[in-house]
Amino acid sequence: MDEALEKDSEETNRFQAEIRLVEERRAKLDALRATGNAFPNDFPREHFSADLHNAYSEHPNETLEAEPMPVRVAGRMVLKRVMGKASFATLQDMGGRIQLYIAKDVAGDSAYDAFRHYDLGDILGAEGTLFRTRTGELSVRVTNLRLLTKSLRPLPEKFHGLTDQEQKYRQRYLDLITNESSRKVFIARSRIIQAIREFLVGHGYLEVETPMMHPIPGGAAARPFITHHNALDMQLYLRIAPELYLKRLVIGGLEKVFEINRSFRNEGISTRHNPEFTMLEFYEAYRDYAYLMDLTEALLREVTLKVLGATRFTYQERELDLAQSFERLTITEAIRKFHPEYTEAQLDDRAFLIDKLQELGIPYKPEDGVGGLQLTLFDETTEHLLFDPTFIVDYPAEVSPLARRNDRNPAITDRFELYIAGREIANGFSELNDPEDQAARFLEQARAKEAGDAEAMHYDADYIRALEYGLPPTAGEGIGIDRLVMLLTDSPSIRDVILFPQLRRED
RNA sequence: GGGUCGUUAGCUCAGCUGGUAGAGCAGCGGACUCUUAAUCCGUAGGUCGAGCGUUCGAAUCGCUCACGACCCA
Repeated sequence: MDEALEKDSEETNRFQAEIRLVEERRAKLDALRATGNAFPNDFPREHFSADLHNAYSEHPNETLEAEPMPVRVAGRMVLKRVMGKASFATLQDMGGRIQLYIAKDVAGDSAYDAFRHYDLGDILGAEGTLFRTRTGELSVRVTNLRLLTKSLRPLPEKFHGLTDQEQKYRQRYLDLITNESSRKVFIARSRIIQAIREFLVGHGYLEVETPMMHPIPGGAAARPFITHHNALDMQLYLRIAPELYLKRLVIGGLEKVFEINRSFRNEGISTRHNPEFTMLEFYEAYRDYAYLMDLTEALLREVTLKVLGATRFTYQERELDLAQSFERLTITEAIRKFHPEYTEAQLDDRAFLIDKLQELGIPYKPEDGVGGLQLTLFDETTEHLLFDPTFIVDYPAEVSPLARRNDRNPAITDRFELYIAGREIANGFSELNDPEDQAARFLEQARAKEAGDAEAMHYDADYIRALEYGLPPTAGEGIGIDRLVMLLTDSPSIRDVILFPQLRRED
């Protein structure tokens, strides 16, 4: 037996176990096919459950019965309580759930008998009038009930829902059907992105789309995915950042632009990293990094307020409040805040830093200067402790090849990173617009790449040519949307905020 | 890449120091005209992630592998 055949037969075996349950439902579908169109599409839904609950929350049953309100609802049947001559079912639609009351003497004998054989998971359309049950639950007294889509596979357990993490990720639709908390996370994600758009558009920014397939990967230090275009017979890279294209647009006179979309990095997968992730980048001419820090605080406050209704929230049982202004510390100030045993002089001493890193067993690049070593020490000892929002400023030029040098100290750049809950959320800087300095820094990167640094940047001659036309003084920033969503939805893993996270293939 | 934990019915989970596999939900049959995870009676459902080993005997012990979760790099 060849390998493919063997795999197919294993596949078949795997499904055979389920066939017993599926075949009962398939028989019902066959019966439907025999009597007419089993997959009708002629039931326009007129009411969402959430709208009905909102509109009639104050109406007692007497009012509802006095002036019958006809409704048409549709959704997936997630609960079913059958009795002899009157039953209840719960339909779930995008906004929530609504109860149906199906009484034999109202719906009719044949509709009632058909309903008895509907399965959990079936998609139903119901017509009827609103009323309130004895326990006060708003319900639809069904006059007409139709099966719109037969569900052939049994749903996860109705009470516990789907809990197996792997299955939640691989079959996200089941997670969304059965777990309201999961549904809420992705609704919040959509609202967060919407609120960011509204903020930036409100501030006069133009939303743009730049290529995701790059002939030269640039704008970040990361390993790219490589692909190939057949007609052009050309190697292309999935973008690791949109930065260099967005700055080309500022050169072109689009002075305030932003893009929210995917970037791709061919690196490890963890609770904080997915190979494809969503980033916001925005650029504004005639502004600097200090302006960006203020803007970032305003943006995060407004988005959080819009989505959560407050600036205060908890992340993994610790309270955060974005209303207060964010602390701003240099790298060494931040290290000393959490490790007061180090003196300022020690942290400026290359030999001391190397000793410390070795003592702590932290890998470092021996060719790094003081700035690079400080940053390595910071990453390993301090970053994860920055729970309250904190801007870290004064990044060394050697690790910031696209950022403008500081006027007083050319070894550092006008750059910041924002940390919240121990994670990097944003990275922004005054842009390097000196084409000769940029060319020199690309050369340095290219040399590092040659020396074996897989994350070092390429020399991008096309970008240098663009810079030579003149990039106005500009400030630019990237915000990791997935990490922001994690923060605002109290999610511990990036996989909980990405609908279909990357997983190993299923064999 | 390293460590820890997990994988048992469609789903949620029991199964102790090795002795022929169990519950609830879902399903199927029956009763029931205001239920809320409806209830009650009956019934069917398994290559215990895969492979190798130890043993008279393995879901259980050992090794390898696959997949996942968490922590670390």
